[in-house]
Amino acid sequence: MQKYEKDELLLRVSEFYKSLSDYTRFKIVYALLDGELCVGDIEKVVEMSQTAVSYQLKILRQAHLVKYRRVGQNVYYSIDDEHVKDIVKLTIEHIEE
Amino acid sequence: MQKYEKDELLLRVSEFYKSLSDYTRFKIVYALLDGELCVGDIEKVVEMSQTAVSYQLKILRQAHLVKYRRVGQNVYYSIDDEHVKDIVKLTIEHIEE
DNA sequence: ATAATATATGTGTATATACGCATATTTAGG
DNA sequence: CCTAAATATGCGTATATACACATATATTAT
Repeated sequence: MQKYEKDELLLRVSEFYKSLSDYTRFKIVYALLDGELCVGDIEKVVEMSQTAVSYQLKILRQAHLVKYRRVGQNVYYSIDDEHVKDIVKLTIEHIEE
Repeated sequence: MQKYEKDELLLRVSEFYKSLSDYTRFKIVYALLDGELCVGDIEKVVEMSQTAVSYQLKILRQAHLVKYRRVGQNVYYSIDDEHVKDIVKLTIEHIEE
C-alpha cells in the first residue's frame, strides 16, 4: 500500500533536506524560485566559481530538485517540482517571522 | 523592516535544513511529532547509543528545533515550534507521493 | 553521605563533503 | 575542420561531522 517502508521514507526525507542544507546549493534553489536560469547566470547570482556551481547543480540534479534543458551552448536549470517550491517558501516564512 | 538581510536569511534557511539533514536527527524529530519523549525513549525509538542521541539532541537544541524540560532524572524533549511540524509533514507528503 | 540512574560533554577518529585546478565535452560560428 | 564559449568531470585536499569511549554532572533513593 505504502510506497516506502518507514525507515526508507525517513531516510529519503533526511536526504531531501541534505540537498537543501548547503548554503551555495540553497542560494541556487532560491534563485531558481523565480524561474529558470542558465549556469552562467547562476554563477553571477550566487557569486561562486563555475566549478563550484556545476558541482552543486549535479547534486541538485541527482536529488531531483532541479531539471534542465540545453539551449545551444547554454543549459537552463529550473526547480523540478512545485512541491519543492511550496516547502521552501514555507520554510522561509518560518525563518522570517 | 525585514528581520534579516537576504544573505543571512538564506544562510539561516540552509542551516535549518542542515539540522534536519542527518538520518538520526530526522528520526528523532519524526518520533517527536507525536509528542514529547525522554532521552531513554528516544534511544529505543531510533536505536542509537545514548551518546549519539545526546549529541544529536544538542544540535537540535542549538537549532531551536526542540525544547526540553527536566522531570526528576529524566529530560523530556519535544518539537519547539508548530511551524516545524508543518514543514516536516509537508515534506513527508512530498516524498511519499 | 553513598550508590544508582539518567543525561551531558570532552577527546579522538573515520568518513563525508565542498571546492580549486586542470581537463574533457558539447555546441556554435567561421 | 578549427576555434571559442559554455558546461561538466576527475583528482587532490582542507574542513566538517557523526560517533565511540571515557568521564562528568544532576537527581533520586537508601
